[in-house]
Amino acid sequence: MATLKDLGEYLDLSVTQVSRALNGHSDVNEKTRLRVQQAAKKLNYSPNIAARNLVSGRSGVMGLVSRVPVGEASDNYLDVIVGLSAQFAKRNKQFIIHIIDKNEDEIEAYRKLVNSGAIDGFVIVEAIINDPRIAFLQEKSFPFVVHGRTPNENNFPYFDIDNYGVAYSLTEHLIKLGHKHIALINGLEGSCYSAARLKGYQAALAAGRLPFYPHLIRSGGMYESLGIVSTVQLLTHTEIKPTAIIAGNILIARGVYKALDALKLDIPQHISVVAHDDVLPRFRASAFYPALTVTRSALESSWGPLAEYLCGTIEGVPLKKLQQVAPFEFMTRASTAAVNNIKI
Amino acid sequence: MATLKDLGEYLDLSVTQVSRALNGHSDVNEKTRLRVQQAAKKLNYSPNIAARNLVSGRSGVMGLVSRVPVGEASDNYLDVIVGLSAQFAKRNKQFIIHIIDKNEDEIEAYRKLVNSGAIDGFVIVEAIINDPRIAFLQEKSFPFVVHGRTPNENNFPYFDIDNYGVAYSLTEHLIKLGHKHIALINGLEGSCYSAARLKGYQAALAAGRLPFYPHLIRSGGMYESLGIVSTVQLLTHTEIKPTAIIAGNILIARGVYKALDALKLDIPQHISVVAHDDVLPRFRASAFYPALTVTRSALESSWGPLAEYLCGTIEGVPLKKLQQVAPFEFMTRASTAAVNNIKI
DNA sequence: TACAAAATCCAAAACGTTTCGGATTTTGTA
DNA sequence: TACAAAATCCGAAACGTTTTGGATTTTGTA
Repeated sequence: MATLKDLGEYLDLSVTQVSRALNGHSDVNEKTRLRVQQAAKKLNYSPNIAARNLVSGRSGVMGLVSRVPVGEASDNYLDVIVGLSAQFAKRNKQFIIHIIDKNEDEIEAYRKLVNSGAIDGFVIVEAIINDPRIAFLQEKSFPFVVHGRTPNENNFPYFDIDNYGVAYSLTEHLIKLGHKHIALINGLEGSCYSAARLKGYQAALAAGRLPFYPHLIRSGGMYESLGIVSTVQLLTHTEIKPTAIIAGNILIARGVYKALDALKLDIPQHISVVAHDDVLPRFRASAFYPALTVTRSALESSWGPLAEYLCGTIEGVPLKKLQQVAPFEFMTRASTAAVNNIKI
Repeated sequence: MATLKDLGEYLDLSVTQVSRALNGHSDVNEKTRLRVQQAAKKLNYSPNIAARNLVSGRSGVMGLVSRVPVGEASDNYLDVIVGLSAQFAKRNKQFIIHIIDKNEDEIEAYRKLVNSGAIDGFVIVEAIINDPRIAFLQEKSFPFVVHGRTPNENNFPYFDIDNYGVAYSLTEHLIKLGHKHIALINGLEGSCYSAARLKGYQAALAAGRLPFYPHLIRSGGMYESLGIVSTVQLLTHTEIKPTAIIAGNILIARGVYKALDALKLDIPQHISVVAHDDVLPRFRASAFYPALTVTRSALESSWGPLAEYLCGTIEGVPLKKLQQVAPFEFMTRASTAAVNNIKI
């Protein structure tokens, strides 16, 4: 493996100049730079990462800490890993996942990794309210980026979608169709995005001068099973039955469809259904009949910004450039209709 | 972050001795070693990995190269990643996955990674006959370990299960029950394990003095869909209909069960079914009715040896200690019966 | 006690890169 | 041409570790 020294000897240049030429510094003659670049290619030079890391004091490794994903939770976990991995690779960073045991303390795992110096920064997914991971890393002033954001001040890099807007739009859409009992099958209680969606939902209700029924809110892991269970529960409630259901994602929506089918209720004649579509490759909204009305925002498009922002943080890019709330589209399709008064 | 130099000054020792004390060299007084270790803990010392890598000439990173997993293929891919990641973490190695694009050349990706010096060794999964990855890495004499092994000479580290034996046992079991038309729904053609299983199947047929019907062999990605399609095809063949089916794994078996149900054929009254069970956490053999007769060998138990063997290769452990063919269990359950003569 | 052997220690070099501070050369201007 | 400014270059230090080759101290034996 050729080194800078080899190149220097070959070109009769100092190691310094070779290094600076390759790294695009300004104080090197363009002709020289060209010669160096050609020589580098010819001698198949590739910088020694360990040496570079040693002087930079960084490791070039980005990490994601998570527990072993089990059951339904693992369904889209792979997409996260693959997506982030590809994006970091593009930026010449390594990306590792650190799996922690069931009964291992999460913060302790972060502490170890931070102390080891093996990792330059973390990606935090599934942020929760008052997230201890964020608190810990902020206290250590260690670089990280968050997928999502908190209801509090967010003085850290993040990429998020407009969850408030998503819920507001879906609710508003249903209200305009005359629905007064609108159920929300939300994500895990305590998660930031669920909180944001609940707020959006409540705001739309308030704007439509509709009362808020806590009973119409369901929460849990965003999987098919939650959709099934919640739908059945909502529709067996004796007093307030929803005439419309907002599903937190496509998996939940699938559960809702299955349950409604089992309950012999038609969409949208008996019940309207809407959802948010993360455009998960393996769970397509197009598979729904009747076609599902959704807000749409591809989860896949978050990996690029997340990687970018984390690298940016480490390189000292100002915070304002490392925060983004991505928009969403509204796709009106066939799963919603004006409310009717069929007793169900 | 404390360095060796800090420790040396604190203890009034040379950097050399501190290093040797911590690394367990013999020429350091036990009392000194103790002092050093205590000081290291007290000053929260943790070795700088970049510096260590620089002098060792290694990166401490193990890699897995793969294409973006799509569709059914992604189902157990996560288990591979998580399993290997955890095992390497246990050995203080980093583990990264390198995702390559649809139209990117695989060997070229390996070449780049090898040249970059960013990676110490590779894990190769899904080995195929005359695998170009193995050929490339062997030619470069670059460390790697293979999940599986080839039909040729295997002068490299590997961990495999006894695929020949699996197929032989399953086939023999069915032959003993009087079956003469035994179908094999195998993995991808060209893959090493499929080839081994085919050989085991044929050997058992030969031992039972039964003819080999190529029509009874099906191949493909080992997913439910293959099981469904193959079963229907096998049973709509006009001449030779199998009275028993060997499914390559649990997913295929699930497809077989579904297809047989759809075809209104009973297990084992009309058809016997056996399978190999990799003990995938999300696809349990216990979910089958009637209970499925299987050979069993947990895929999960391969990640440890694979990580161990790859680390061993790099450290120069002799090859004999880096090769293993794991055994399997035979579990006779309710999905097999003596052949009968019901015309189907 | 004397001397060899064993035990314990250390200074310096090496890994390959980046960067600091300054040196040298070229260019521009009067 | 003379001199300042700009452009281009370089030596040396630094990052933190391991290892080499030898120095020093302690122990064992006669």
